[in-house]
Amino acid sequence: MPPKANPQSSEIPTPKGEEPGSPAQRDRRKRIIDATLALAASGGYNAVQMRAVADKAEVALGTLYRYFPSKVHLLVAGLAREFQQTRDKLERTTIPGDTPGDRLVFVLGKTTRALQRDPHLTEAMVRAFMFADTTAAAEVELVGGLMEDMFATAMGKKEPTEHDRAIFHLIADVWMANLIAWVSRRASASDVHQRLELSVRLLINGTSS
Amino acid sequence: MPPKANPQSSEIPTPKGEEPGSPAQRDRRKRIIDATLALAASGGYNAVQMRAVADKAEVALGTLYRYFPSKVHLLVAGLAREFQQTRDKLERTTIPGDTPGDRLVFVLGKTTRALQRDPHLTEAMVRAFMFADTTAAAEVELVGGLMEDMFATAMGKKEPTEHDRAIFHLIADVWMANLIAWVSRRASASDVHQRLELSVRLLINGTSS
DNA sequence: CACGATACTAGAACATGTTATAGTGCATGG
DNA sequence: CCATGCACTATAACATGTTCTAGTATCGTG
Repeated sequence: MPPKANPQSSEIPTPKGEEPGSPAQRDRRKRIIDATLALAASGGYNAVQMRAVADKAEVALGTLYRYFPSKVHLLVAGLAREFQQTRDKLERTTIPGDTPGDRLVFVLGKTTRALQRDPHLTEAMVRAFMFADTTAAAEVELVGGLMEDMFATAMGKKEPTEHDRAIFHLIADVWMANLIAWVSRRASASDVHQRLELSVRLLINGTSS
Repeated sequence: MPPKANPQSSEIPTPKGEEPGSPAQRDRRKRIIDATLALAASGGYNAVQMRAVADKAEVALGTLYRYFPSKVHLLVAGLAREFQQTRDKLERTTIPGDTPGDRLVFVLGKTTRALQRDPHLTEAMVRAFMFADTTAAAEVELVGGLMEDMFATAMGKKEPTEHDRAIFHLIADVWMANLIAWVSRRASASDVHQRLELSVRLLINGTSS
């Protein structure tokens, strides 16, 4: 009796709800992302070299590629893990601010400052995110979903409308574009903050005053 | 008698107003960008291989690197040339639309459709633009300036205020982010169009209806 | 337990961006 | 005219992402 439909063999898809694989595999995956983020934090995108990641994670190069088919996948998965943490923390916090817009600005500001505290790490993750090609589209969308979650949480919208989500998307675009500008030294931290605030004012509050 | 200040030797900076170098050099530079864009159009980012560019432009690899210090510089310079053309054409055209916002939407839509007619070329240029690191910041800013010019022209603002420019910047961010999403098949052409329209409505017109 | 499949390892091999080397031609100032 | 310096050429070398190969280990299943 062949199993009805279980085409998961030899594939390691992105974990959606449940963690896939044996405990040893989950551990390897964790070690790999740990190694990736450690290298990224120390020297940015260029320091994340596949051989170095494999060494530090104590897996063979081939194994690394079995888990993550490219450097970009790896770094975007790292960004996803970071954002998951951020989102989960957010969901357990009370966010200050009088209006939903204020709360969103608060969350954006706080998260941005946290990212800016680790410039190399941020550079590595954000550049990979932006550079991602079609083969990493799923991972990038995952991150997009996390940003949406964060914004929805910030604004206290448990079930955002289609219009809400469209706005979140725009804000995410502006956010990432400004982070890229910041990591390539085309924008200062205060530029980034001001632009985020302006976007939220115009996109959420609908006032330009 | 040393020349007062002419540190241009052995440097080939981005041409600002006037074209630098001998005619032969200007010709080489043109051939290089032509070759780059041709390869990009045929196979996208991956097809723009430095040896292939050098061959097609009939220069030695070392010469290619003397003109453009990296693949990203090369492709961003290509994008700059394309946008220069677009901007110049715009400045000679009458743009339809009842309001500045309408005209901006028109220009964004038209330019986006033009880019989408050459998916590989767009993929190559936009991914390089997003991936650019600090060493290519100047080239990226050049492109940013061209986008500002285009938007200002579209809206008939010959001398935009600081606030105008801030808004242009946000729209450019949204535009580029959506192009990236489009080239990596995370957004359809109509997604892109709708988001651009929404951004302009909210950022320029200040109405969400 | 024994077997077969799948996963892992070590290492080589390959692809392509980038840098370095040696030689050639050409233009420019003396 | 000549010497000097610079740009260009051809080519090799190097760095790192990615793929491939052969052997070994591990895991689930009859």
